[in-house]
Parts: sequence; structure tokens; C-alpha cells
Amino acid sequence: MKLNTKSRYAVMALADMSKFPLNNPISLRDISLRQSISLFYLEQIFLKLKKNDIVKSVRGTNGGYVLRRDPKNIKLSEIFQAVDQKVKTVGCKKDSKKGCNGKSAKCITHELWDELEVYINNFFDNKKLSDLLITKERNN
Amino acid sequence: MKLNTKSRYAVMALADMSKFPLNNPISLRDISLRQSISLFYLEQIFLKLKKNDIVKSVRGTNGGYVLRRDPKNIKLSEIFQAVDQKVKTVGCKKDSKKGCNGKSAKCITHELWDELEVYINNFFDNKKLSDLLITKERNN
DNA sequence: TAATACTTGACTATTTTAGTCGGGTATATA
DNA sequence: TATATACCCGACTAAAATAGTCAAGTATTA
Ligand code: FES
Ligand code: FES
Repeated sequence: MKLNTKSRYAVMALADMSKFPLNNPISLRDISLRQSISLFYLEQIFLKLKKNDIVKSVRGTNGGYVLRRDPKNIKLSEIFQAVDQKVKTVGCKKDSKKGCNGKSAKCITHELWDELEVYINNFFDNKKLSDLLITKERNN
Repeated sequence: MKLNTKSRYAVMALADMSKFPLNNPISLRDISLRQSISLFYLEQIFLKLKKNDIVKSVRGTNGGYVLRRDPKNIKLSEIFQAVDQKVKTVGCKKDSKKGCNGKSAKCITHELWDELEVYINNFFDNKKLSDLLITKERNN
């Protein structure tokens, strides 16, 4: 049960952006330097964030990315979804009649994992990007 | 963010066991057949469960494994711990002064992931093995 | 003594992760 | 208009983790 770098970096990068004046394009190069994340990797991540309307891009000199909405209105669950990061605790296809063991019925633990999945998704649904900024002033 | 088979199977197998009279050794072969889990894999898993005092073993014919405690007193968190399945959402070593990016300070998202980790661990801490049985009668 | 069932360590194929890279296109500014 | 900046996009890859598999045991009971 662990979190991958793609979702961690996505949130980290967006949090970085939201510390600066909105509507002001921020280049991936700057984020890369400030947060020590590979530029190439960031490009990959932001492509998805863009496709999912979380950021928009400004090309050319002085370009970069801009948050599409106020950080107050960006849920972490959206970010996760954007980078294809599903919370998956069940071993079966949810909509299928078959269980994780290939049998016809759902397994003995299915309901438990399902409950866990809902539980975790709740966390991401209730957290906004802006929640990352109010903790305390940071210098990195 | 997903769950691996080792922890899923561990819980599944123990839940299977707790449906039968306690103190009655249950062979892995039976669990394997009922739950469609590889016998070899179960052996690997139960070795750890035994080392962590969740089950005890009875060798020889009619042997098997026996739950050491009542399912009411077995937390899922113990089971996860036993099979080495930590919930790991932060990218850094928790006790280290260094952040996930190798810098001296904790990163901008550290507190968030830490909170998530606590949140998820709470789920496992509050669930008992017995909670899996009361949902409804099942036939597998 | 034969069969059952746990014991242990090592081994492996497959999948996932975590990036990397190359060759673009668009835009601002000097 | 030249040039540098910065996004765009697909393909590629090394390394790690996962999900098992296997072999060669030992203990116990019927
Ligand atoms: S997890 Fe859904 S059937 Fe087992
Ligand atoms: S997650 Fe701990 S410092 Fe980044």
C-alpha cells in the first residue's frame, strides 16, 4: 500500500505553483529546480494535468503553466484522477459478476476492500490544494 | 495506491479460518482450495503470520494452522504488519532530517502524506478479523 | 511406514515504476 | 527576423517490486 511518485510530484508541483500569483505562468524548469523533480518527468505529468483541465499552458518565452482554478476549488482527487492514479484495493473488477479468484461470487473480503477504497477516496475528495498552504510558512 | 495480493490473501485466509471452530487445525491445502490461492504462496504468507504470533502451527497428519486469538482480538493492522506490508505514502524516511528530495527540509507536501498515512492506518487499526464475518452469510 | 502437512530458503517471470530522450511546435523579445 | 525559451508528444528503458514457484527438507499421526 504505497503512493507512487507521479501523484506525489503532481501534488507537489501544483502546490508549488499555488504559492505564486495565479494567472502568472510558471515554467516547469522553475518547478523542477525548486522542488528537485526531473524536468522531463514533470513534462509528462503536466501533459495529463492539462488534458484534465487542471492547468492551462502558455507557450513561448516567459510561458509556463497556469492553474485553471483557485486552489480552493481543486480537489486532490481530481489531481489523482488526472495522472491515472486510481485507488485500487479490490482484486476484482468492480462491475463484473466474478470475484477476484475467478469464481462466480465475490470473495469473502470483497466488502472490506471496497469499504477501504471508499474510505481512502474520501480523504482525497475532502482535501483541496489550498489545504497544503495554510499549515505554516515554508521556505522551500 | 493499491493493495498487494500478499496482504489481501493473508486477510482472506485468516477470515476463512475464523469461520471454522477455533482450536481446530486447518490445513493450508483446504484454504488453498476454498479460496483459490496458490498453496505455495500461502505457505510463504503463513510463515510470517506464525512468526508474528497470529497463528500457531500443528505439524503432521490432520495438522494445520490455528488462530492464536479470538478473531475479535485480531486487528487487521497486525496482519498487515506481519506480512511486512507497511502503508507508505511519504517519499522520505520519517525519522530523518532530510526530505524526500534529498534536501535538508521536509518537502511542501510531507505533512499531507503523513496525515494520509495516519488516516489509512486508522482504518486497519479499527478493523478486527471478526468484522469480516458479521456482514452476511456467505457460501464460499 | 506411509501419508500428511508444516519449514525454509532460493529462484524466476512478469509487471510496474520512475524516469529518460529525441525531435518536434509555438511565442516573445531583442 | 533570429534566437532562445518553453510547451508538446510518443517512444523507450533500467531498475525495482510483485506474485508466485519450487525443492528438499522435518515432524506427526494413523
Ligand atoms: S476482492 Fe472483489 S471478489 Fe475478491
Ligand atoms: S514526503 Fe517527506 S519530505 Fe517529501
